[in-house]
Amino acid sequence: MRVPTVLGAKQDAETPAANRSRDAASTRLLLLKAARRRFARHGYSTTTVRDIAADAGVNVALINRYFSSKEGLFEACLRQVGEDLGRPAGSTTTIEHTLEKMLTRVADQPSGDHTMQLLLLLRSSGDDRADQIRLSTLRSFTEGIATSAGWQAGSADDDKLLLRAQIAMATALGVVLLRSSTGLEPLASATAEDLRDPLGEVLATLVAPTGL
Amino acid sequence: MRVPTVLGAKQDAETPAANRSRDAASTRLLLLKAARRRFARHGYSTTTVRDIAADAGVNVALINRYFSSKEGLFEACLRQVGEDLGRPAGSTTTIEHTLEKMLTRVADQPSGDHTMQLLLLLRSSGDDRADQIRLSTLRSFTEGIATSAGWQAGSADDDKLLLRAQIAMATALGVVLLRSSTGLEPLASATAEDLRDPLGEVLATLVAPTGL
DNA sequence: GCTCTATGTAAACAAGTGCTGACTTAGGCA
DNA sequence: TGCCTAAGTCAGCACTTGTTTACATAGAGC
Repeated sequence: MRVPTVLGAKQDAETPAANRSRDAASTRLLLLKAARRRFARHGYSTTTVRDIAADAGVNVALINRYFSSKEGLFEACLRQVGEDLGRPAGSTTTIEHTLEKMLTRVADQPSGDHTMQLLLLLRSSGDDRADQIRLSTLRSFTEGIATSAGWQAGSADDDKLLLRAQIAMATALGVVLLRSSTGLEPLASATAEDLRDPLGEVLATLVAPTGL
Repeated sequence: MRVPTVLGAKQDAETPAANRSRDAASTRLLLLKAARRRFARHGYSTTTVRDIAADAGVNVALINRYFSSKEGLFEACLRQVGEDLGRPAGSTTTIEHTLEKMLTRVADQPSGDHTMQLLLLLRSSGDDRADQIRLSTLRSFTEGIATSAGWQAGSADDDKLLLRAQIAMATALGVVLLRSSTGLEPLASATAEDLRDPLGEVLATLVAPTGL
């Protein structure tokens, strides 16, 4: 009674290639998803292409077919994250809205997709091009925060505000990393509610315009 | 005119085994130092034992002789960091003193020893025992922060204070990681002075008793 | 039904990995 | 001086890694 898989259908990582019949786009997505999890959780060099392929329920050689190399797959993951995170920049959003979005992302469950995205920004393959993508993603994201806090690129001493936005980003990333990769309690299993107050205070202290 | 190396003499990592003649303790230290840098900067699986040995100016096989395995060397690094960081716990220190110490550590130059120590706490080899050491180091360190802020283990809802101390730790680690492993400016080349104000505010917001 | 191409499979290769065992050598000591 | 042990060296093994190459096959178009 299995219907043929449609393109882009949700596939649980646990039951990978259950019903999938020679659909290139679909296997590409399976690989991307599995790779993002592995890379985010264990880093680039720790994860093997065989691991990723197994998670995706797909033959190893297809990684090279669809992404040229392990490196290419990593870059693709990074680009995807960049697209997902790059959106909310722009001065039209209020600082409250921006911080709220950061809060929900950080407070996501440690194995959730948002967590994986943020973690990936901390992983490096050593390759220059990948590092470039990561850097520009981080830059545009932190500039988005700063902008919504009143920052204008170029204005000399407002570099301080950009610096503060980057420290806010560092806090977010640090919390996510500590939550997911060490079992440090109570942080590791703190709920979104638990985190809201302290994290909110920190972010407000850093970049809320009244706080300056 | 070279004098024989005394035990524990400082050895620049750039000129490793210049004058050193069959001194086991000294080569052990050379290996530890080189390993800590490599592991902290590039992670466990990225660094090879041959890299470490080369940095230390020492034969590869000596790693296994002195530390049993690559894993053993990693654990030794972790233990060393635990000893160095474990000291300043205790309720005798004031919160100001504790935060001051954190500040100077985080604001250390991105290639400095303090930075390496903190970075190492974010690296994992996947081995359970190593992870245990890392976790207990993080735990004791964050408990030290919380304690100097008035926390008493066990008191029920003061878990909030411990959580705040752990978020403070996350901030510190996040800043260090972002500074050293991405070239994100202006954070990457911010001076200690640049960082003092914003970081100080964040830490105070989190764990300064008056801030509650 | 037949064919032809996109998709997937299987096996193997070259390079690099951690680690080991047999060897050499420096340097203290009788 | 001449051992003798600790310290260091060297070559290679067993294994994993990313990648490639040759092959199998599903499924659309005729």
